[in-house]
Amino acid sequence: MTNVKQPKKSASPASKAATSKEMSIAGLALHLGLSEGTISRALNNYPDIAEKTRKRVRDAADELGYQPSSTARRLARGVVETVGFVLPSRRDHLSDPFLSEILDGLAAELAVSGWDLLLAAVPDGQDEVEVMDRLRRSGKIGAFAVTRVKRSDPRIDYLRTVSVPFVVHGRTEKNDDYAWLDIDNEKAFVDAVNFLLGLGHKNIALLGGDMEMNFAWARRQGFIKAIQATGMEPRPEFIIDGIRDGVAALEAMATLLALPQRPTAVVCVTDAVAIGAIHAIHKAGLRAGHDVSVIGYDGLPMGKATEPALTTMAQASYEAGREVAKMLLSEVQFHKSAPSKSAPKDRKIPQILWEAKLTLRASANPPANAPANPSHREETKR
Amino acid sequence: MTNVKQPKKSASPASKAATSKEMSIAGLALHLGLSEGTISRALNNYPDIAEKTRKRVRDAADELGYQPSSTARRLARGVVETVGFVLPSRRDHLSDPFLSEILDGLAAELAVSGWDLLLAAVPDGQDEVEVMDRLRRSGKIGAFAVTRVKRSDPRIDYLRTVSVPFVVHGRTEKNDDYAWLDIDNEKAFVDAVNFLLGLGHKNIALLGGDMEMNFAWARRQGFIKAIQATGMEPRPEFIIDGIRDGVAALEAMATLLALPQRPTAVVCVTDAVAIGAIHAIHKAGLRAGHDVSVIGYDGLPMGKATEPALTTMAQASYEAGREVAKMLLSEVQFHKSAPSKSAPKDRKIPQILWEAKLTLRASANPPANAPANPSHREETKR
DNA sequence: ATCCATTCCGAAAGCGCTTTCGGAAGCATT
DNA sequence: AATGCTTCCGAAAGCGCTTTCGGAATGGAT
Repeated sequence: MTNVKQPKKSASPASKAATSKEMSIAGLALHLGLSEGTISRALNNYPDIAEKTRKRVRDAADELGYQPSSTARRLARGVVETVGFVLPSRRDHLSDPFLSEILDGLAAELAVSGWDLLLAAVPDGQDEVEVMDRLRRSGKIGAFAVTRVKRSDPRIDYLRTVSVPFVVHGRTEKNDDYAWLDIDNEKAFVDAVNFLLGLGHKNIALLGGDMEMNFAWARRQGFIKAIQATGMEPRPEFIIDGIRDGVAALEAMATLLALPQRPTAVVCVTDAVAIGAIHAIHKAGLRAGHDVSVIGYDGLPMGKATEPALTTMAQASYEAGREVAKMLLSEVQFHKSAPSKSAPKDRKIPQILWEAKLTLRASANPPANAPANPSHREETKR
Repeated sequence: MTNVKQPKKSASPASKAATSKEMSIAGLALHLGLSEGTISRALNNYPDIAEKTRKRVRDAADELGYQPSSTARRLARGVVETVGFVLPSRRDHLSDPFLSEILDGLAAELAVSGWDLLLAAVPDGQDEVEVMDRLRRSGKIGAFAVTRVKRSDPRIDYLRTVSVPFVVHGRTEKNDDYAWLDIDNEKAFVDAVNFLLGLGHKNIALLGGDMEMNFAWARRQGFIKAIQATGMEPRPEFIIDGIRDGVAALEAMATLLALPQRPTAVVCVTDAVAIGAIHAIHKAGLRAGHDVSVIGYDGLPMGKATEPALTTMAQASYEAGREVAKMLLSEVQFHKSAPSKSAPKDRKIPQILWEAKLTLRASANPPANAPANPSHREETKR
């Protein structure tokens, strides 16, 4: 007698009608007159299975629509084909188009390997790290992806202590002994400013982002560096930090325009901010790209639909997402072979630095003739 | 001797350093001198566990940081606390801010119950339904959420055949015998048009969306209905369909403006389209909200940062996501008690219809040469 | 002191798959 | 024909948790 278990009748409430007709490895084994172990090894390409048997199993498997239960597999194997991503706790962050692009790329690339992306939000009263910890211990995920990293980021501190593969898009200010893919934010803003300088601009302002964020910080550094390279110092009133969205940008830009000497160009931490700036310029009765040049960062498709179309430092977020996915997969591979801290030596940690590309459109041009402010316009105040 | 298994030494390669120090139910049992079964029942509030034992177990559990493995639980129990969401296969869809809001709300509400959101992309060569099927059979998910539904949608046809709890945001044109939450799109556009008519507009155009999408179709229906209610017929040249983003909107709006008699107002299928329209109007040297009024749909925050600020039909996408999550949870509950088709009778399928709210901002006003008095211009509060 | 109810917990059988181990055939070598 | 290898597969022990079942202990009633 062979050891083939009958697919269990639904005696326990757990196996209800829904699952009872699903083909399991036991069913397949029964069907083929083979043992479950053989089926499993055949399907997982073990070398000790005769080629003809393997084929027989495979054929039967996809004829009967057999799909191994990832749950059972995980339990037996210890890994799940799922990468976890915990959403920034600040609500509204997901509508950050940049984040969407990354996630999109991530999910797409993971999908080709049969992996999935698990999104977890942070409920009130918890922080990101707690959620990550729950996820990790629940066994739902096999790796983490993280993005939007702060200059000093507790999530990464956490990940470095536990033993889970992870890769981050962006990086912390120091301690970057982990796998990351980042854009050279500093260089991007150096390039942006240099471009503007080359156009003849002398009064360049910055609409900077949240300075806790490393990308925003780096872009600001680039801005300052490029100005200083000309032998000048950036003018403090030309730098406004902490702008996170279009609405804030509207206000900040208005402030800039109300300055006794207003800037002839402004570089913005993101496209969303840049678009807000453009609207503010219109609102002030000026023309963006003429009276004030605007440069954004991100390369969002939306930038093509503004008037004037937005000149921007484009980063390939979607592709970055895909690349991160690939890195993730290879990290997982590595972790599997190197149990924990055993072989931390001879291996270069994968770290990739991409560059943003200056994308010329209509919103940045040489300064108009009159750099001085055509005396006071009050309508910027409200 | 008690039946407490020793937490297994990492003999098999599956349990590597990473997991070996994790507290399992076996460890807890050992620690407390109780059986695994007792621990489990205590933690899951079985009535046959003494209150003091329960407390003892609970305390030990969270002192030792015990977190049941969701994988093992799923295997034993037959459900996973994860809802699946397959991303629209068209790339770029995730950057649809509406989608992001929904997902954000979904994830947030699920999180409070310890559930997570599994995002799956559709790899080339597969379609949505195939991916859903893989997900379902892999046992990774316990329910589905779907959105952006078409007038006739194969995903929903699929879900109606298999026995997995699901709820959809939006609905198909017919066969709506499933749980859904939708916004009354038709009414929203009736309202929008009526508002414009009340302002004195006679020449109102529509920038419509993808007519395969039910929401776009319904909005168009509302538009037409409202015009017809005045005894007139909508002018064909005033209706442009198939606009999916700001870029397309730019062009379409330009076409509208080039008409011998151009519209004095345009209602747009989404805010993104509306914003494109505003830019097109500027580009043509006209003033949005003056020469041409614009109304959008969505109520995106971004609409506050445009010039002029966007009048729009606001739908509470984030809240909708949360509501869908709640419905999902209760669907799961129901499915658990009613194995499959057994009790399809006495139960009203949860179906919720919300309304979009007209949000007044600056982009819609009486037509330039008309005397009608501008109504109140404050934003509606929710 | 005896008997019946309760109360509370341990034992054990899964859930569906993976992986190690050993052994039965099959084949070639002496 | 006996021995030694290979090749290929079955057996079985998990992975960590849930849930049914039965029985020991407890308490109350007679």
